[in-house]
Amino acid sequence: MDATVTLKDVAARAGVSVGTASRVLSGHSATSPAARERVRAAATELGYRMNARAQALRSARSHAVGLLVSDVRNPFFADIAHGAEQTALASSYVTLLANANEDTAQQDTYLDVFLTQRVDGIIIAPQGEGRGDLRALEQARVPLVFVDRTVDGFDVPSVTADNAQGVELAVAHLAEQGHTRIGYIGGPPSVSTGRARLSAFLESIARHELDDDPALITAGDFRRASGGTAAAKLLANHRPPTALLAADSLMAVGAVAEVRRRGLRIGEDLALVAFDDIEWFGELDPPLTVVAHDARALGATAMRLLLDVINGGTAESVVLPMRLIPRRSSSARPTHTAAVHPSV
Amino acid sequence: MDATVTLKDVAARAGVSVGTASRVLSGHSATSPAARERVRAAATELGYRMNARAQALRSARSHAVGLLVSDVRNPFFADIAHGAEQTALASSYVTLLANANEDTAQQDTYLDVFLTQRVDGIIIAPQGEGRGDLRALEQARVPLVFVDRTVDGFDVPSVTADNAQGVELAVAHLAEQGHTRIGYIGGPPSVSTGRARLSAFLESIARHELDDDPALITAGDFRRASGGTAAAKLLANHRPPTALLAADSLMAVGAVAEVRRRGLRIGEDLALVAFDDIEWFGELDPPLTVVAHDARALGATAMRLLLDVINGGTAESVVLPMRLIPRRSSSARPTHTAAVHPSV
DNA sequence: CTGTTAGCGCTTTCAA
DNA sequence: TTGAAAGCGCTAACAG
Repeated sequence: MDATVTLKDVAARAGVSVGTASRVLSGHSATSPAARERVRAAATELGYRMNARAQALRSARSHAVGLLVSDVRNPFFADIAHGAEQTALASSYVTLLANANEDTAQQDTYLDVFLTQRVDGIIIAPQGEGRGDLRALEQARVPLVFVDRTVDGFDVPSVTADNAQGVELAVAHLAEQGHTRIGYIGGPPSVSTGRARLSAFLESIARHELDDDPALITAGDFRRASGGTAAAKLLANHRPPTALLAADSLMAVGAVAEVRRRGLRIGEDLALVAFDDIEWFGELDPPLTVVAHDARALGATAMRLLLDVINGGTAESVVLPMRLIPRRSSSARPTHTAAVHPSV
Repeated sequence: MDATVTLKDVAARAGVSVGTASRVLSGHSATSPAARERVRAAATELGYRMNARAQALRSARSHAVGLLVSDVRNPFFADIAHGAEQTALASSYVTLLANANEDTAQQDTYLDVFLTQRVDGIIIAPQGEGRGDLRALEQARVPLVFVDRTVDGFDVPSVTADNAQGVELAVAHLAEQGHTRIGYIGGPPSVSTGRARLSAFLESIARHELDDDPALITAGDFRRASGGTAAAKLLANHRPPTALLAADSLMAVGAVAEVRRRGLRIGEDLALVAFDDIEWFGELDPPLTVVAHDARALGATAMRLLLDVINGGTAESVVLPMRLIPRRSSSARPTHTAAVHPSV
């Protein structure tokens, strides 16, 4: 019952050597049924619990993986974490969850922690240019997988969403309803998803022959406040957009608040589509149309890749599809809008 | 640059013994300036990174703590986790974050993992009756702190919110506006906060001499769907409540959806107050009045207590105050309501 | 102030 | 199939 029961105690109680006890408990080598039974019994009676640290030290396998997300409080990353964690647990791996807080310095701090803790592998939603400790990881040859985001110049397996497809779905949806001036609220260029979605947007706009007025393009930082600022800027235009596309859920929330503050009704005066589906987006009034990826699947898949790499396999990058979930926020028609704020 | 640089390598390069190298790098004992400089130099040149597992094995101190929350995807717990994690990091402790998923079996699984990993201490938002591995923890004498919730019969320091005060604030607020029939959407009796809030509600109702009709009391499970079910039940009453009090944010969201589904307008036909402030509650339409606790402070305080206990101190339980944040959802007056659905 | 020497709890040869 | 023994990388006496 005491927590400090050691393998030696178990061996003594079972009347075998520590070697045998180890072999029985790890089940790797052959052991006699008699020994097996007595060791097992002794272990239970004593309430033996293996010391994972000693085992890791000796066997150079910690059975722990690090997961570094950009922001735990962002529901999208919480879902990724959940998916990854459950997958790891199923293979009896422990997940060390860390939060970079959208801050490159903290990202480096935690990568350092991971390395010091000698985790068996790392999953990261990276940010920045990939200087600093990200390079150290590569040199340390720790199994690494990128999730949601990537960093140029790193040959690392990744699990990402099909951003181009997602943007195209959104733009096509809006174009179908007659919108030609779509205001874009993008992410920071320092993050791969920010870049990918922007260039996809430009392509989609061209493909559908919509207005490519540069004044319709803004960029935020994937936080709520920046969505408000961007929306304000877009709506202040002398020819404001009739629809908004936000590259991230939190910025979409900020934009919704700003639009409302200006007395405009989303879904009626202005159409809005957001990236990332969040459980409660359907509860907003009006419910938000989104381009959704399955965050949990992103996390689970990333963990699966990582475990593959850890076990000596090779992992191929995976791109998961996105899908459009049309809800009321995008039901506004451009004509409608024009009538409401003719030239604001 | 290689990840497998060992202390021995550093010592060799610096021309000192491993003992001295260890002393310099851990900074615990006195060392000569000369040795210090050369060891430090050697460590940097070699890219030495301490092996935390070996250190933990030898010194019986892992510098890792376990944090077990009931549901990572609940923003409330995400905030707690964030607060705890940042506090731990400041004292250079690593946080192992685990997710019980509101499931007692998974709670036990992770407690087991924590014990096996030999963490220095554990923070948990517990559930259930405290059988199973929770008892094992006590016997293992691992420093333990409860956060948000407690379990009867455990003499463990805790950081909780002042539930009684919170409920009283909410009830007083609604009573002030003339409401006498408040429908209560409570949590599960298996969780301490569920029990505490319910009994506080009954007391507040009595204190303000409001209607104590038992049909006004319902219970959910702290998940969204149950809030909808509970609201449906309350509104189906032949004398429906004119105000709703939800003991948890997710259930509140469910209730909002259900109320809206029935064609009633929150803030006009029906007042609503919810527990737990969530960043986006202000963005719902109408914005939700809440009884808020500072989740981040809960987490940070819990971690502070835990670190105290780990360092041999004694920790006193802390009860943090709640505060009412009045917003539009609670502006409905009872007369108003009666007019809208006279006897539904 | 520093080198030497035992281990921490476990796995893994190597013989028997 | 098993015991004995040698470490994994580090810290903590103990002498000097």
